[in-house]
Amino acid sequence: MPAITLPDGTVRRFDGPVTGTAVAAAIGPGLAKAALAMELDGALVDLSRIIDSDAAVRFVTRKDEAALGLIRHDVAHVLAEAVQSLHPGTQVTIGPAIENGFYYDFARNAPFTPDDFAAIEARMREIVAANAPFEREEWPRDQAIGFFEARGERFKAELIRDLPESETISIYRQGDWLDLCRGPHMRGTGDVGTAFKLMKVAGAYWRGDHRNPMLTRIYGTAWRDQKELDAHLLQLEEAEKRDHRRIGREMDLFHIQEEATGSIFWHPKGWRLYTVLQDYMRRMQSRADYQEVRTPQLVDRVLWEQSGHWENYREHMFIATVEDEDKTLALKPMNCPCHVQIFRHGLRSYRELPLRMAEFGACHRYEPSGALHGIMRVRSFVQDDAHIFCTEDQIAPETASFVAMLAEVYRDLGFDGFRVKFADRPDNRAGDEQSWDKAEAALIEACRLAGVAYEHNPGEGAFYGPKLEFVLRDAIGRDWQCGTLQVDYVLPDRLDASYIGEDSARHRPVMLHRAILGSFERFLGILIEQFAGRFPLWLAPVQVVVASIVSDAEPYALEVADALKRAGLVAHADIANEKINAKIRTHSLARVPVILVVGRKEAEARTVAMRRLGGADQTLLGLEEAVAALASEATPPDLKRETA
RNA sequence: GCUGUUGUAGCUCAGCGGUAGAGCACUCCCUUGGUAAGGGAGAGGUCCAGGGUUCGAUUCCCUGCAACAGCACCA
Repeated sequence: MPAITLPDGTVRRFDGPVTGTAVAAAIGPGLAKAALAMELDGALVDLSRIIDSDAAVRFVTRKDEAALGLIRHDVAHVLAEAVQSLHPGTQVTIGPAIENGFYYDFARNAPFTPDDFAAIEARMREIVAANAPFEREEWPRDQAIGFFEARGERFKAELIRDLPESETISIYRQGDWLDLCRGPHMRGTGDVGTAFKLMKVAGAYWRGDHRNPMLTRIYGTAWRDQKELDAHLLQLEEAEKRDHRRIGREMDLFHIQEEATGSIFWHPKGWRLYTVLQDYMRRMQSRADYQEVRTPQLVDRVLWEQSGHWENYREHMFIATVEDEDKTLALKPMNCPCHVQIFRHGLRSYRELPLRMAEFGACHRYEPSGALHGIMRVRSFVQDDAHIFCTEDQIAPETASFVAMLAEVYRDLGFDGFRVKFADRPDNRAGDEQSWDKAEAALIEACRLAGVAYEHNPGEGAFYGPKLEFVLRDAIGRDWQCGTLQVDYVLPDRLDASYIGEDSARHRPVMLHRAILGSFERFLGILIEQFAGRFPLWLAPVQVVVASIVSDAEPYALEVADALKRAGLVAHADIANEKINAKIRTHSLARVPVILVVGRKEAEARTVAMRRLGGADQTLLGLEEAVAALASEATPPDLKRETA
């Protein structure tokens, strides 16, 4: 006599075991028609599932967010059937729902190309139109393995073989086609609807392991209705418009060329952006009592052997030799070993701790060619890197003040908030359990002190210590891990760093590795995409253009630009032989935040007509007034705070 | 690094087995025009590199390099 509790609290009793379908029908014909699946005591299951004891049930309809996952999973099955019917001999593997869509990995001699999409999609639509019911069956393990092996589906067979003994082997049929699947599924292929689209093909390793064979993966996107699909496609276009590589070209910020792959040629405008950001970070760090240093680019392998890099990270390092000397040098991939050299130069006292050492030093890492991506993933970069040498007791307060600075920086740079992940001891680690206990406890305590809520990221710490990861969300909802703080007991030991304590004995300092932006290159890429190139005035590579309307106003335009430059702004006059319409268009497309238009009237009255990027209206201001207002607006946020 | 796709003017892209085209940008001329393209003329290319097939290759084939997408990687 199952009693079924619905979300609104009502309870319905049934005489015997019932299916979800029957329950929905009992509630009403509308629901019976709309229900796609149900949540049975919180777990998403098929409507055909039999309920034989008291339970809480919630029906999932198309309006429900949960329907997205079901649709995407079902459409993956439809894709697999379509592919196998069009391309016999193709083996199926796995096909999950993912963010925004789904994919299916196939094993096949020749990979698919986008040219195959039209035919596959057409077949998929036929399968959806046929609306074959999804039927769940449970098979004995051996039967399932035998069945798939007999069909030449060796990947599926392997999958089943590796399922734990306790797992029920379930098979879902849709018409003549079937697949191993955990479920749940909707009622039939028709529930998929028509709002799906195949997007791209790619290679993907079997089970995500690069030692395994490469499969051919088809990605698709799927939504509840056409409107959602269209919105998603539009969103993709938006993201493409924000692509920092495209904006970098359009705004003439930087370029990359074949002779220096993975390194950036920064053009004047891009470099101005870079230095403004770096100067800002330098001031922030200086206020927080960091000391800036500079250490060598090329360092003998001996030091890398001591630090452990030679052993662990050699394949990522650029090695340099010279003909006349029998030495092997390496371009530094990180600053930390060099910072320890400065720390250990002379005797250190506990009175000097915490000692905060910062460096904007270029690091080089040999990244795999396939990983390179614009200025976001490069082989030569500069971090806002610093190492804090401190005692164990100082870990918590140092962390707290670091998080406070980080929050301020992110806010200044236009990000609303960030998330923190706490990555604790990995399986493969150095140091004893006691140190780990202490380090993790200190970090947790630090988060408490700073009032920072964190998510747990188990086993993802660095091999030498736990770390906090700081994740930004950008204007179009993408997450970027930028900041990091790592507690390190290993490097001070390997490189023999010590200080004299109050007890006049030698002690090992703890080292905190920390960065807020990560690398300037990557962060600038993020900033470009965050603002879509429309930077706030203080960051804009060109802040003001003075556009003249007639040649009579040219001297005045030059004068205005000059006044702006004297006030510290990046400004220039556009006195080209063009109509004002063309000038407005040119500089708007170049994303110049402010255009000052000057014609005869302005020259006579010594005023300017100020036009903001994206706005259609203008404000008439006196010259002095405009210069003062713009100079004030262009002041970096940290300096504004100082004068406020 | 792996799989696939791509590589033609500064940019975006057409094109083709018979030694190359457009739009924008650029230069010059006309025009002095009031808030997102005024008009005209001109200049500009080792068609990624190297090999092969061919009477002839930018075009077809192979190799390399690079970019792009995804996977793997991101200490």
